Amino acid sequence: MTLRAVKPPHETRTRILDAAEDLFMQHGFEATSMRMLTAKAGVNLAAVNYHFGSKDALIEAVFRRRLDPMNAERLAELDRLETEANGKPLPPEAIIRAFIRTSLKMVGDTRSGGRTFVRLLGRTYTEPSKPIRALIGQLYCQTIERFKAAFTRALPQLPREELFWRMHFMFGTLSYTLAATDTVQMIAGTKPEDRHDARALEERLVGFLCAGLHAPRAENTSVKKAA
Amino acid sequence: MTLRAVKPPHETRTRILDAAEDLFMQHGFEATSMRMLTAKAGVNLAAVNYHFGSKDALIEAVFRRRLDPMNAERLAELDRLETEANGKPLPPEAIIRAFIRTSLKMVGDTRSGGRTFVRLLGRTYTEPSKPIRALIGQLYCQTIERFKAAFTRALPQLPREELFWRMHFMFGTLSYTLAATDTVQMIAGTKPEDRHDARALEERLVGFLCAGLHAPRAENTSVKKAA
DNA sequence: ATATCATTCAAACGTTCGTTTGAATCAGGT
DNA sequence: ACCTGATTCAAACGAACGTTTGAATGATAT
Repeated sequence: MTLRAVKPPHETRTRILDAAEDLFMQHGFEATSMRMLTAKAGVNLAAVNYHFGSKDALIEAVFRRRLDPMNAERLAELDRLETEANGKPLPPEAIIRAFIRTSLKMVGDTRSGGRTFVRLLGRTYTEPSKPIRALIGQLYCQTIERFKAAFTRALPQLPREELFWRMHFMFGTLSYTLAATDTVQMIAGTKPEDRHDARALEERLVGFLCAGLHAPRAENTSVKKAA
Repeated sequence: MTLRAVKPPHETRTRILDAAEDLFMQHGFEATSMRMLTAKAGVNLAAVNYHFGSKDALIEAVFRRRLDPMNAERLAELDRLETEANGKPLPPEAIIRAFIRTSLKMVGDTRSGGRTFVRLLGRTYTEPSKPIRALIGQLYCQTIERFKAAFTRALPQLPREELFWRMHFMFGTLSYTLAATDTVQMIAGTKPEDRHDARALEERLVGFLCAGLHAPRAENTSVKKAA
């Protein structure tokens, strides 16, 4: 009777999460209704409330599914680098790469939806909804603290306040780049296939971020001649 | 009978625009209902449709009210610099300042809502809704083209593709900084009063952006020792 | 004073939202 | 074969949404 073949144990949950990820990215949380969501997933309208409890709980599940492994990967990479360095501070570039590589790897993942997710994630950093911002903050704060510590050790001569601002700027650049919409593409004039090339994007980003992080201090921000 | 004193000609329109600006910033477009909006503005529920036609038209009016003068100011400043320079290309730092100063001036404007608006604007760059992105793109595209041209003239030796990416990164940093939420503040650990100081923020931003724009090219992005 | 026009108002419109319900269907253990 | 617990289903729930309506009110000009 049913259209589906043999049904794996968590088929329905997964189909809902995949559909939600895509629709949230395309239209946002509020503009995505349960009806279009369940229609796209090919499940009954009541399935979301049965499996997740509510729409809000579904939103949280969408982020946890990807973000928990992403954060674990970042922290593992940082651990690896630090044990390798044997107590010495890491080069700032290595810290930057440890953070952004996880995101950029997913930019290239068009098959299993990773690319969709990082675009959603990039947008959510500036999401107005209080509970959603709180969720993101909570999911990230441990990771941020670890990277803050690593940068502080790597750049002891940079005043903490200046460092925090520059970390803030770096997150902004990354988040905006991940969120990048078609509009932005048009403005920037980049070719579409370019954005799929995670390796090239990493080099562009690392170059920009490293230079920004190492910018000369304050008052006399003189204009250097371009390379 | 009415609570208000003598009523200036466009009082109601202005009250609606002010309330909309604030609520759109706090909760987003979809999550802001006509009922809470008109309640905050102290006007009748039907007033929005009477004065603006629809909720979507109101959104457009909110952006036009601030963005048109902002763009005009930016272009005027660029014109001024270019006539002053007498045909010579401008220093990139001056171009950057011409663009961001208009935004940052409004960050300090807590009284007449400019600060509220730039936060709203920062968020809207990554807004999922297609019509809203189209509106922003349309309102901005002339300005962007002029600044693209200025940067291209200022940095002729930088490949256009690389320049566009770096402009993209710079917009990201600015937009994220403007949108900055309490969550971000918490993460960055900056003191609240700091964000009101437009002058200090401009120096921080310009330092970061200039360095990023002048980053050494590609393949060998070696780690320089911090200043 | 009266006619005119713009604006405000309370009430209602039809639609869509997230969620709930209770019966139908399915798989696995005994 | 039958019971059991998990899952799916069609249908309905009340609430909130953006918008419309037509009468009441305000100010202005004749």
